[in-house]
Amino acid sequence: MATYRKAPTRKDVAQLAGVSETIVSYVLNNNRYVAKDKRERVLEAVRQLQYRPNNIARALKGKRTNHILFICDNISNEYFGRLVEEMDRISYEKGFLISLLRGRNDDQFVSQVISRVFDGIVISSTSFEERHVVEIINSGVPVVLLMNREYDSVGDRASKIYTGLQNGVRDCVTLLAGQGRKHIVYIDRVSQNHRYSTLDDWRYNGFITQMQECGFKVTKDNVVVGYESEEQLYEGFRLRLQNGLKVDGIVGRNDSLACTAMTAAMSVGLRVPEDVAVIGFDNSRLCSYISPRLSSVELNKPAIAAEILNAFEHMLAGQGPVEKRLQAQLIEREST
Amino acid sequence: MATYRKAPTRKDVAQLAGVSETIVSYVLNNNRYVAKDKRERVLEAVRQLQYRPNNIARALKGKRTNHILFICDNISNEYFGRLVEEMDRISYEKGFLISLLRGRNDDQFVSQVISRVFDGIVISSTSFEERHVVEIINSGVPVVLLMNREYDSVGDRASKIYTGLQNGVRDCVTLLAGQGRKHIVYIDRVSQNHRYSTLDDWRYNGFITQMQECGFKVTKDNVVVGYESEEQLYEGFRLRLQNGLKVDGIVGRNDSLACTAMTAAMSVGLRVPEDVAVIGFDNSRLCSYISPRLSSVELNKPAIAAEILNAFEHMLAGQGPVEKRLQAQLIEREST
DNA sequence: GTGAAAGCGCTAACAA
DNA sequence: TTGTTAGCGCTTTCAC
Repeated sequence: MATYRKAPTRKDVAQLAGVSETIVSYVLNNNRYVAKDKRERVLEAVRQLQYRPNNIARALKGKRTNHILFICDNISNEYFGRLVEEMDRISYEKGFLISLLRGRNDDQFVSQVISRVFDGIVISSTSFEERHVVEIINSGVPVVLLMNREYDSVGDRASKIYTGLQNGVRDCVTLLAGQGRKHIVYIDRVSQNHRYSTLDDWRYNGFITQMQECGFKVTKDNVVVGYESEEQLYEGFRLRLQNGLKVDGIVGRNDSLACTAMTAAMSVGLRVPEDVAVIGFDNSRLCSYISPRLSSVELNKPAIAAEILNAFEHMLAGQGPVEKRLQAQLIEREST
Repeated sequence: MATYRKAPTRKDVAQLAGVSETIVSYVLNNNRYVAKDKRERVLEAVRQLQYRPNNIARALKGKRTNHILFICDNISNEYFGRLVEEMDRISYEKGFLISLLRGRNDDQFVSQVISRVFDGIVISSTSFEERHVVEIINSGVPVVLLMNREYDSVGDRASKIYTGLQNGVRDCVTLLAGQGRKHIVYIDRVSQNHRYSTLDDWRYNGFITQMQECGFKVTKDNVVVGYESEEQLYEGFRLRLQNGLKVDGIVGRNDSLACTAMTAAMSVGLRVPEDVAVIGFDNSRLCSYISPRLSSVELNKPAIAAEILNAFEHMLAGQGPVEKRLQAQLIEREST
């Protein structure tokens, strides 16, 4: 518990109110009729002692914790914050707390998360290993997966929400191709431990697929990958452009990467959107601040949030996991 | 508990290993000598069942939860994400989980947070009411306050960390004044429920104080306040500029607000930094993306993170709260 | 070396 | 209407 001083318990309340502990429970949970005077004495004692029922003890008895955990790769990414905000907006009145946690790729992390006991866990991660996801599911906690990528062995043991990444990235390629762009590149994520996208990643996969459908041959030159940081990406991409890499369209895995690539392109004299068009993902505040303002794929955060919570409701009611497919929307601004 | 399926308990492990439950505890906590063969059988059973001790039950017995909660106003703010990342980096190996939660200004929120039982709670909020802070402290959980503002009634019952806001904002004013700027404005926060800064807010306070020290008379015109959203701020500030408000220096409460104000200023033909210089707070990624690149006050996130964790260590060891004052650093870029 | 048993704060079935 | 009691999963004392 690690409380620093002793918190009052139900016993203290019962004593002060001169009733049995059960009565206190009944009053607080409001699930039994209790004589009016006793009820009032209990409530008064609660007030006086500033008593709050210990959620952890209730959870031990099989009740809800009212706490949902959102695990992501990058907690300082605006997108996750906004999504959690949406979830919070919807579920707060129902009494839920939703907290955001950065995922770690090891067993200690998994153990900690499982053993802390949440009502539900949402996982939106590209780098979190599938075996860890499975371990969490196996622990019995309801899991909602944001399908940034495909999983082999999860099956229908978790809810799955497709956020629209796939149609989003396809729309990007289609738009650029429709403008007659011939040298479209995809900016993959930066990663300090060299975990780059594979074909089970929906953005990457969608890009490759749609490029081919639009009649392009996809080569190494169409995927900008391998950098450890955005600074490295900036320098590296810049160098490649200077060395003659032809690019007239850029699709960034997120807005930040798109911006970095755009900045690099402009720094070697390319005009946006005349020489090169740029599109990001997430439609973050950044898009409107920079110049030229960035076109971006907007994932429908309110819908995603609602579907996540809906999935948990289903699962907590014992109705099993759900699967849902949402659409993303390309928002055009000055960069295309 | 709301587990969706039944998680294995210590009892299951004991049965499978053919030992008593106590032995399982001894092995897992590593606090008693256990015969080698039994120890091995236990570990094997743990592996087989994928058993994870229930942290919540341990917490009930007075042990740590290994979970620290960070409460902020705005979870999609890059600053908090980065700060929590820093904390995570330092404390992860010690076994701590740090999750980020948006604060709500009501009693239900306070109750939820208290009753969920954390080892420590960090509060960095400008709008979270002091009485709620006090309630949390009263519950007995160790609290670390990031002193964005002053509190009247907390005293030394919580650790306090001054992040450098005050010297930061003073440095801004000094710099602008030193450039001969005469019409410096402070961009206060936007708020949907009209909770704007008062003099107990260190940024606001520091601005007013330093303006006066620099010999300026501070009027309504020096504080841009009262907007509900950044869009409103943009339109409102723009209008005021068009209507003749004189501004040659802008200090934004954070980078985002500074950017919005800067964009508004540029949209009415003001040149940055020639006609108007702009400084933000937080030194976020945004600063380097926009043009002109934004000068900003960098709070020393690694130091803040370290001090927060250090404070918890103190408090958890029963050594009482600590107080620490850190310095912020003004980073100059193209906007000044 | 090991295990029985008490108890953390709470819920709810059961009895009165 | 109320109280007694068992038990959630765990730690730890105490006795063997």
